[in-house]
This record gives sequence, structure tokens and C-alpha cells, in this order.
Amino acid sequence: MRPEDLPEIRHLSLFRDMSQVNFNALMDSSYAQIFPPSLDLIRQGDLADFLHIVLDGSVELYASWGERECTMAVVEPVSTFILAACIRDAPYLMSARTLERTRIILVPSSDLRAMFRRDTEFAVAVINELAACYRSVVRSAKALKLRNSRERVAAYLLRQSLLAGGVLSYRLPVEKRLLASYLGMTPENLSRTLRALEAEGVKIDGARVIITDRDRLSDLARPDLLIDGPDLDALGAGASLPHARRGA
Amino acid sequence: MRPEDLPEIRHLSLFRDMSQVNFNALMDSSYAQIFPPSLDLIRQGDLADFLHIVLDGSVELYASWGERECTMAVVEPVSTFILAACIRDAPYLMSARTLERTRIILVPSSDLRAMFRRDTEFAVAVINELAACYRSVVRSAKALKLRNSRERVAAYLLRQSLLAGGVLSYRLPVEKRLLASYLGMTPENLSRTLRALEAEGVKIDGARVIITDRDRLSDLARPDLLIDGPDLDALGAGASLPHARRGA
DNA sequence: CCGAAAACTTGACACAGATCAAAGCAGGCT
DNA sequence: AGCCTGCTTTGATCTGTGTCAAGTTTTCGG
Repeated sequence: MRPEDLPEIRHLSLFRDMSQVNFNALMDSSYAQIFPPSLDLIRQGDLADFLHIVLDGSVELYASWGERECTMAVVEPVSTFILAACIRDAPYLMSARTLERTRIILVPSSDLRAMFRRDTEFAVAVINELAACYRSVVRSAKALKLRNSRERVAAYLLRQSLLAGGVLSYRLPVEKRLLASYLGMTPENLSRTLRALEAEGVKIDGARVIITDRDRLSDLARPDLLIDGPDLDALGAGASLPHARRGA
Repeated sequence: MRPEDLPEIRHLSLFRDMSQVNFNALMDSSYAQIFPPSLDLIRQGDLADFLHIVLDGSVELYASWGERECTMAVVEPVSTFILAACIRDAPYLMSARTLERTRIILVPSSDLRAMFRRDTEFAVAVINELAACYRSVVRSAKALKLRNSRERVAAYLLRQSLLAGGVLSYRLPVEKRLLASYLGMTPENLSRTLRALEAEGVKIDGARVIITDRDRLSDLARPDLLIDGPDLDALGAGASLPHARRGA
């Protein structure tokens, strides 16, 4: 692990409040590793040996059942994933693969479990993180059950615009194929839906999104605080995709 | 609150390991209340003032968006609900209504938040509870995205049979209307699907389910440990419905 | 025990979304 | 640069699921 990584990790809400000694102890038993793109890091069903912290690159969390699979989230630096499985000492419910060349810190889950018994501040941080993750998945389950795919796409486009700072133009931060899977639809259907939305206040050109009539799009998406955030919740790794960036 | 309630609450994994003094303190600031059937206990969006513990009766957790609504879970005695919102001191993401006459203990969420800073065993219990809830919602999100409605129904029927102890005949523990909503489909569609499944190894007679060919049904449902459990996870209030009972 | 209200079922139909197939297009690699 | 793989789009078609409407059954309160 590089020394310059430590401050970044320390800055995560999960590790921010614990004592320096305990933080050091945790980091001492951890190690960094670099993975090439499209590499499977975790297979669902395996036992959760390590908490993962993404430092560079990005990681897709996905679930599979038989032949089918679907994207559950994408994790970007700097954040952690599969905390819950580590804590329960249980099999992972999701698989993980790198989307690009990715550097990851691995924290042994046994150390983790020992640590929150010793460090109250850490325990409180874990509690907050888990509660946030939980709420984040609940939000996406609500979206899935309450909205149809057109509404989900519209809400997604609108939300990205807000996350990028209210801009009217931005680039999709993930491939459409992946976005489709995340939104619970086929790539073909997403493609058509994006096309159809051009009559509803948004122009799509490749990965570029241009919102031409925010109110109109908003009428369709009917964004909802309790589904779309603004989530102080899902800032950690819950069940969301990367944010669009201002000016990108 | 009745004195005889305390042991039952104390027995919950959430409260089992904390010190007696702290448990008493928490209970002292709590109070019981009895609600009639079909009463709205919680409206999504309200601030989370109390952790709820169901002692008698049952409670439906549901989400709404505009006119639409859907069932997220049903909570039965003795267990807690909306822990995550209490911890985050955030608005509820779900609404709650009683399904029958229901007795509930209300624990002020401020006391709760103070308590896990003071009592490490309680903090650990909260961590475990939240991790379990999280995993439970992930499971149901996976089911929703990976299976079609017929597969979800088949898996549900099979799972209930196992939860009731592997029986081949049991009664549905909830109304079909509610089950449909939980499974993300319309009542009409559920009705037709149940009918169609009669060619696949189950017989449905009103609320009675008779599994006539477990293997055949299993082939269709393809039950999966990482979706359907057996979840040591969702024994608490995650995102599940009541279990069928042996002999019912 | 009866009547009203609610839950459930069934049928006809419409539409959203999946699938299959094939044609562009773009990005990465040698 | 140029090829090749994999993403994306488009079209045609089909299936699953929702909707509307009417009927039946069950439940529950008086």
C-alpha cells in the first residue's frame, strides 16, 4: 500500500472517527492489489474474507441466477463495498468485477469484526454506513416496483443532471448496456426509450445527454425525495451508479 | 407496557446482549400502544421518531409513489421495524399500516442512538441487525430483477413449504392481493399464474397450497441460496412476508 | 343469519418490454 | 492506420403483464 493512500482511506466516513492507533492496526493487516479490467474479483456465494476499498478504477457489483445476470451497483473511488457480508461472515450475495484497471485495498474481515468491538467510534461508523446502504437498496427496490422503465430512465437522467450540479448537459458515466441492466431493462429497450424521450424534453447524442426541457422531463419522471434522494444515504456504496461530472 | 412483554423483547437478538441496566433504561423511556386494524402507523417521509416493536398482530410496510403503491414487507411478532431510519435520524422510506389489531412498543430513536454509543454489545447487535436487513433487501431486489413473475411465485410457494418445515400442504399466511404486491405483480396476474402452475406441480385451493410434485416445481423455480435463503439473515425484519406455519 | 364490502377469479384486450436478427459505429489493439 | 471486437441502434415479431369489466366467492358486522 502506498503511504499517500492512507489519508484518502482515513477520510472515508467509515474510518474517519476511529482512533489513530486502531486505524493503523487495521491498515497494517491490509494490503493493496491492482487488477486488470474485466477481472472477476468476487464470485457470489464465496465467503466474505475481505472488505474491499476501491482506490482507483471502478468495480461493478452484479448478481446472477442461472444464465441471467444484472448490475446492482458500480463502486468508484474512494469507497468500500460488501461491508454487510464481511460483518455477517456470510457468503457474498453479489459478484464483483473490475470495469477498468483498478487498485483495491483488502481489509481482512476478521480484523474488521474484531475492531468494532474495540472501537466504539468505529462501531458507530459501521452502523451509519450499513443504515445508509440499506436505505439505498430500499430506494432502488422502490424505483423498480413503482416505476415503469420509461419513468426510471427519465428519473435517472434528471437525477444525474442534479448530481452534476444542475447542469443541462453531461456525459453518461457508464455504458448504456450497464445502465440498462442497472435499471432492469434490456439494452434494446433502453435505446428505444432514450429515443422516445426526445419528445419529452431531453436530447441524446451518443453518451451525451442534453436536457432541453427540464420541466417536461420532470413531469414524466416525477422525481421523489424518498426514491431518488438527495440521499445523504447513498454517498457510500449502496446501490447506485457513478455520478455524472460537471463539465464532463 | 405489560411486565410479561419485557422477556419477549429482551429475547430479540437486537436486545439480547446488552446490559440489563441499559435495557431497563431503554424500556423505561418506551411505551406500548394498541392500534386497530388498517390503521396507518407511519407515513413515508415523516421523521423517524420511534423504533417500533411488534408484540401482537402484524404490520405491513409499503411504499407509495403518486397513486401507485407496493408492499415491501410484513412484520410479525416479535420483531422490530424501521431501525435504519431511526439510526440515520432520517425520513422513513416506507409507510406502515396495521393488518389487524396490533400492539406495538415505541422506543424513542434518540434514546436508541444514545444507547449504542454507551453499550458496545448493543452496538454490535445493531450492526448485525442492519447487515441482516440489508442482505434481505438485496435478496428481494435480486429476485425482482432476475426472475419473471412466474418464477417468483413458484419460488415463493416452494420457500414457504420449506419454512413451514418441508410440508407439502400449507395455507398462505397473507392475502393474495398483498402477496401479489409484494411479488411485484397485479392480483389478476397472480391469480392466473397460480392457475397456470397447476400444470407444474402445485394445486391451489383458496388459501391452501398443495405441492403435488416438488421436483417439477423446483425445476421451474430453481431456488437459490443467495436469493431465497435459508437466510439466517432475514430472520429479523428485512423484506420478507410471514412464514407459513406447519400444520396450518 | 343476512347483506354489504372486500377479496378473488375469469375473460377480452392493449401495451410494454423481451427476443431475434442484422446493420452501424466506436474504441482498443497490433 | 486499420482491423476487430464489442457496444449500440433499428426493425420485426412475440410474449408477458397490466388494464378494464364483470362475475363469483369469502368475510365480516349488524
